[in-house]
Amino acid sequence: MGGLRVGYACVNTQLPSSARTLRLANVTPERLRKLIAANLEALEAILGWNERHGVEVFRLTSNLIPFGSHAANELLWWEEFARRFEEVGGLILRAGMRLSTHPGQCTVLSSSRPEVAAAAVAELEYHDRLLSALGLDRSHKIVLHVGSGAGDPKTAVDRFLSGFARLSPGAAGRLVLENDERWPLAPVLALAARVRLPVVFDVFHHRLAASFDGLAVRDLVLRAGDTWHRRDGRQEVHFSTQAPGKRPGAHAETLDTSEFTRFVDEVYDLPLDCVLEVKDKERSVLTAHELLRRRTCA
DNA sequence: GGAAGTCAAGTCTCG
DNA sequence: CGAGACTTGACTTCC
Repeated sequence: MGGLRVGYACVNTQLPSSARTLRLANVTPERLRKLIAANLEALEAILGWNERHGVEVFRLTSNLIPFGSHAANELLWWEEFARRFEEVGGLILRAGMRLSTHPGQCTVLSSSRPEVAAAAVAELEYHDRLLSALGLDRSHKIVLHVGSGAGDPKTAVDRFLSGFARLSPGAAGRLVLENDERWPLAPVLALAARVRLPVVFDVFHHRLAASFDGLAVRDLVLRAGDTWHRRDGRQEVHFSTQAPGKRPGAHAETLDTSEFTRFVDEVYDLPLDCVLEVKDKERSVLTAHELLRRRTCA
């Protein structure tokens, strides 16, 4: 069955944060335990809201486990909280939700600095452990940018490949690459083909750094779609628009319904999981749902 | 209580 | 050369 599913990233503006953390200087096992428990509680509430509102696509915050890939966190949190993870994961599976994560800008697998690449490997392993603790299979993805060195693509690709080779099968099996302003879709597809990774097409980043001149958005989505296989689950795409008056690349406050309608007109029949990257989060998802509902009726 | 400053990490752009 | 920006602010200090 085709059809577009729309979701959002990390934060529900009406509910408590699932990304509470503390300062490195203040880390103790007890404080970490308290925050992990609180973050899982908050995540469960957000997922409950999503379930009640028919939102099936969601991005987990990287900060669910404070210092999840840092030596300062010595907890075996995936064991200590195994029951809670199972409960929350059960909700996700019951509701047919699709989760992904998106490590931050400090996760640079292609860095020329060995310690940075090593930290990136650790971060990706943490994300895999998190999704696995929830009982989610490899269709629940970790979405990563290629990283540094777009000016010198050849060596950057080599560094990326050697970083990728250091990942566990679990983390490698979840990895997905996303085009951005430095790495347009064409070079990302070329790199992804070498390691057989799926590719997330980000419409906004594509507008800022276009490749494949002349191809319609639908064609680009289809090209990215060729990289997704059955075991990877539904193809993920990202949608956002330029914040008016802000620097190029700044994400808009809310969904631009006319641009989104144009996007939907091109891809509504494809089986896509679309993450909206807008500041008002779940509210724009409801707007998108309404828009899609009317479209179906019309 | 509220405002301002600071926080694990990288990299690039702009002023 | 420092600040700001990036998928997501949240914590701590100071008044």
